[in-house]
Amino acid sequence: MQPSRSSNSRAGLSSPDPFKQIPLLKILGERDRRVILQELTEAHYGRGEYIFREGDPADYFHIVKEGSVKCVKSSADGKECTVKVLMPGDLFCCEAAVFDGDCHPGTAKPMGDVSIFRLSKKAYFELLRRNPDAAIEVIKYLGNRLKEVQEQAKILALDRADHRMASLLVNLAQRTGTKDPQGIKLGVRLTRQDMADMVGVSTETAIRIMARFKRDRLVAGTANRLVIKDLPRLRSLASA
Amino acid sequence: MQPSRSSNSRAGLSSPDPFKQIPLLKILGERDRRVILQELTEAHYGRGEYIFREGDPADYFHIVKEGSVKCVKSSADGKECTVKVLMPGDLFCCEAAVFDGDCHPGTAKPMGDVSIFRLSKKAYFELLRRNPDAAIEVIKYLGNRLKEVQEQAKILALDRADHRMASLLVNLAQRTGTKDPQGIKLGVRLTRQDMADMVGVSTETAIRIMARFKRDRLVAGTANRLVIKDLPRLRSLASA
DNA sequence: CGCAAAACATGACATTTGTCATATTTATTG
DNA sequence: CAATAAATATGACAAATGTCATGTTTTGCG
Repeated sequence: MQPSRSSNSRAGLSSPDPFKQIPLLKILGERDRRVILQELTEAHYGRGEYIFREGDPADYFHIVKEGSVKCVKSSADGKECTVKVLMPGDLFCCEAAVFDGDCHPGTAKPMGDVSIFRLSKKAYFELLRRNPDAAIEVIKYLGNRLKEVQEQAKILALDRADHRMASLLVNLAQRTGTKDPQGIKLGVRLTRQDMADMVGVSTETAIRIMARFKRDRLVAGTANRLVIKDLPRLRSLASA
Repeated sequence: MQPSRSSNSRAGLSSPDPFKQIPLLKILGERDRRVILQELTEAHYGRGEYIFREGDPADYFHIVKEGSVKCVKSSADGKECTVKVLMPGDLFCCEAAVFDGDCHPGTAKPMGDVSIFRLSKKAYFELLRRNPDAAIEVIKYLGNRLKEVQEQAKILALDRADHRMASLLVNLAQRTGTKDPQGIKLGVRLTRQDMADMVGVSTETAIRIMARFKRDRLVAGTANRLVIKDLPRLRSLASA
């Protein structure tokens, strides 16, 4: 999966210092930084493209630099489910990349324009072997991710559609929201269908629930500008 | 959470060589083994006890030595969900243990008699820092776990109750099953309620679905002796 | 072995959610 | 700025699942 209308480049060229923004890279010493800078490439993707697809061979370790990325999985009958929305700083394929001959268990799609750092499997592996602190950083990251998905699985297993939607909104408000005169504006474009795919309901159900939330003045707006108007009440709905 | 009717001991005493069975320990050199052996303790738990509870401070890294362990999370209204069944060799709290002052996000319950190796947070951390291969082993393990839960989340989000049940049975057959004249016997005691908690349905629904599977000769038996009679057909049901 | 508890079973009914059909509104793009 | 596609909306109905009540069978244990 090469990015089609996008430029690849040495990371150092297009971005002055990738080591500032990313926790995993921030901890590296001078020597490791020089090595990594040689190996790290940056790629750009736009809507409708794929970063990789379910089943593709996993040859690179990735880091989100800018924009957000959707990780989706699909079932035999064509339905889709969004497992995770990755934000800047998020790592992906930490794991697949260290297994020989493993394939991507899901598809990565950009949500809007994104740029991604990539590191070859080999360089990634050597980084981890030579730098225990980097490995521990990855362990921490994966541990957090694991905790997150387990929480998500719990919600999917136990909560009703409206609670799941409320949880999603609370979560996104915390992770991507910015203050706004009207409330908290979400930092990702999110259609009702996107939301539906994230909480495992039909698009119609997501629309109906959002309509109710709107009537109750918990949220406002649609995909391009989605605003949380009453976070506390959404939060209590989520955990009721 | 101390084990009540159980004995703690230096690992070396009650089990001749913990390094044989566990991938993470198998890769260690002589020196690390000696250090770890000093630090590793073994604890035993029985049904009805807790290894730890949701919210307890996470001070140890754990490895399942014998038996199986249920990781459960519960929601505000008392409903429970089983996030994972750990088997011998499984690691847990790889992650919480490296964060300062973090708490367990779920409860760990023995399913029958189990024995558990424990390593203090400090010793675990030092092991990882000194031994990059161990850290990589943990990364691999966490990566696999992450992949697993994401698959589980997908199933919870997209599949109907009977498909989810079929997936569960296929999964357990692969992971714990042993050949048997009647089919594949599961290696864990599993009531309908246990299954219900694993796939996010009510106990009655689990019972009804199992009754149907039984009529269709896909499975046989109940909790104490659950046998998979037609794995291929269950598998195709799971992914239909 | 017999008793109590746990597990399994089943029906009736309520609730939740999905599906399909059809508008209406809002974005996007040439 | 049209025109075209995407997103939002809503109703009617069907399907899936939960809930509650009650009964039977199996298991564990003194």
